[in-house]
Amino acid sequence: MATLKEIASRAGVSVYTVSKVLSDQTESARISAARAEAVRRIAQEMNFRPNGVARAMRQGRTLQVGVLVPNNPGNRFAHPLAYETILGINEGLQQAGYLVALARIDDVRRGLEEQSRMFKERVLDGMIVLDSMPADVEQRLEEIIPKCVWCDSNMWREHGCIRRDEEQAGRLAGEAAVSLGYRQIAMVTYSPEYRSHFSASERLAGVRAMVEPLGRPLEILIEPGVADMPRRRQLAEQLHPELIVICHSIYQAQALRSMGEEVEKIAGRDYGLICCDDMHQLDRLWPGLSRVTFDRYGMGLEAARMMLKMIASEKTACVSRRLGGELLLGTTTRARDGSGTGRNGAAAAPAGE
Amino acid sequence: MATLKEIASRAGVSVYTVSKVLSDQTESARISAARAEAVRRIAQEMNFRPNGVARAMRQGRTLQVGVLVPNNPGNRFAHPLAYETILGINEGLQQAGYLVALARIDDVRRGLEEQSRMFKERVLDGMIVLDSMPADVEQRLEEIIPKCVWCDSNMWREHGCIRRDEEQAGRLAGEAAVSLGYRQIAMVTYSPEYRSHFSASERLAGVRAMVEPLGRPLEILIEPGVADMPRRRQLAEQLHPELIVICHSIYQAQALRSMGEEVEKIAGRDYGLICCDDMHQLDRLWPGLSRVTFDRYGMGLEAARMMLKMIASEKTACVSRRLGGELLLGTTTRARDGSGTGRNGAAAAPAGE
DNA sequence: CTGAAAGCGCTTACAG
DNA sequence: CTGAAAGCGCTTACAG
Repeated sequence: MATLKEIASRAGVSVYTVSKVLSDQTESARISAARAEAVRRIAQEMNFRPNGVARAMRQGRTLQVGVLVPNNPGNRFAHPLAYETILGINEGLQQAGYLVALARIDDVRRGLEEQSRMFKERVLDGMIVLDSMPADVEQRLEEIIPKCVWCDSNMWREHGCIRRDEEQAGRLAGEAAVSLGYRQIAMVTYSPEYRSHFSASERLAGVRAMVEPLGRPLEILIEPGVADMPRRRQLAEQLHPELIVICHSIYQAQALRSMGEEVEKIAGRDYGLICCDDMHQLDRLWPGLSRVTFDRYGMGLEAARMMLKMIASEKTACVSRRLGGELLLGTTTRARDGSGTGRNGAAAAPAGE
Repeated sequence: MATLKEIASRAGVSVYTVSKVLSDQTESARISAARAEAVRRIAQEMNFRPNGVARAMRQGRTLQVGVLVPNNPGNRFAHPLAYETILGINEGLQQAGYLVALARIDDVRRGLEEQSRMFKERVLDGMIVLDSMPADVEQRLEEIIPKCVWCDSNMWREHGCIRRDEEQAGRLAGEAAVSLGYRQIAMVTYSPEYRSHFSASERLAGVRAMVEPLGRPLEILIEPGVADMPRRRQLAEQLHPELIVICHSIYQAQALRSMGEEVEKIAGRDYGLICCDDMHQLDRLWPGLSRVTFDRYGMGLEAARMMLKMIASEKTACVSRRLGGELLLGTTTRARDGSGTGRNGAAAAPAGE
């Protein structure tokens, strides 16, 4: 636990000199090369590592940014998609010298302050909020934390927000369903009371916009609960080759695939399946899934950049952004007779940025 | 940005009094209730939140713990299993008032210090290392960080380590494969040069221990690369109803499932599939997968507790732990004729702690 | 019961 | 070229 003071006394110089040398300001402080070298050697010998806390205190900034993820009480569910974003955020911040501190909070059962020291004390330069929080929590956050970036959140305004273009995702999936020539189109999503995240309504709206103007009805299917065997089976029995199911999320796509398998139905052969969302490594785990791609890691990286600009007070650089994806047709969809569309014929251009 | 000093001057008391009141030490400091109340009111009005950095500096502890996860250079892969553990760690530490700071490091291309401020400065009370690091990195970490807990890591010694009993996982899967009566048993794992994580050799050893003493050969299959279509197809073609494939990880189980589907084979009906590993929410996404369960969130929670004890210097309480799982038979395996085992007949007792 | 003051380990304006 | 000293915002031993 060496300190500048100890190094200074060993080297026979002042604390000032040590500080300047170790922070590479020898020229501006015009410290002789010989002295600088001696100081560096001693610091090295003493295995010196600066006390980040003292530095933060002096400089009035912590070089720490929080990442807030939501949690349902007592739920151990680890949302793998959130993790992709977190890693992107981490990459962008870590290389800029920032530490990323994680916090996971319950809905509103308890005050923020009781849940994490992040809210009780001042320890952050800013916070990236992932996913949506109840409106009153969002407001409280802005009072407590100096700079907030809203990532994949319901919060949307001119500055400081970044999200996927979810309506585009819905449109791309809906358009593909139509142009592949399926006679019947359904969508699996959450029941209305669980559609609080903006992606639920936007993806649905995007799908509707492509399907309904053509006079095709869109049937809405709700994912049955894990233990609701009768409804799971019933849903699986409905699947047939002229039906394409558009899944809101990859969770629902995976769940539907499993339900289908239980009655020996395979996506692509026995029904069409396309997903509005994407997950990294799907190219390894389920390469055949037709889907609208999205790079969540990249979104995290962008959120980190936005945070850094916000900390640097470059407000104009923090204009909110909406990120696009593109259609990827795999083996879970097939062109139907008379669709006039080849296997990958419905591929659309990536959305603009 | 109120400070104790400002509150003190407004309240007409000393900084000492404010500090004692706001840290709930009014009795020991014998501060009158009226004064205490006045101070609290003013602090509230000024929206006071203590400066965590100043507090940390004064107390000589940061109340921050790092979590280190490995990364392959340039790889965006978000390891969902690691995230489960991270959330468990976070739960245990957050409620004890600690902040969890994430760091992700490359192999050894660059020094630790260049990769995260966590290593360059002193900002942590301890670190939980997730997964395995190269041996020289592990050694360096112990020099740099005051207290380390090794979670799911190759590092194994009497104190400060926590991991799954991977050999037990292999044994449970192997035992099930045998007792279900499959005539042929294979295992999908990584090629030998990628078996550096201890789970690779331990799961394999566990499977072998149950299969080979019975005179049953264990065929080793290597997961083909994502783009290696011929080998993927070849592997899929080999699948048949008398063969059970034991998958090392859920990634390989998912990949195999997809390969099988491409040739219209369904696990359970057209081949047996059992996995040595588990993932949260598989009950929703793939409830039918036969597997050896494991609660990674719980492992993270335990790692957090171990860290807290280590910080409190309760060394005896930090004895290393090996956590068990149990067999769960779903629909991807079926009892073969003459196995003498019912559908769920091979269920084993949970392993000890 | 309460307060003035030291000190945690840095950085930097100021003075030689 | 270099150093003594102030100060960031807390906590707490010491003195009334």
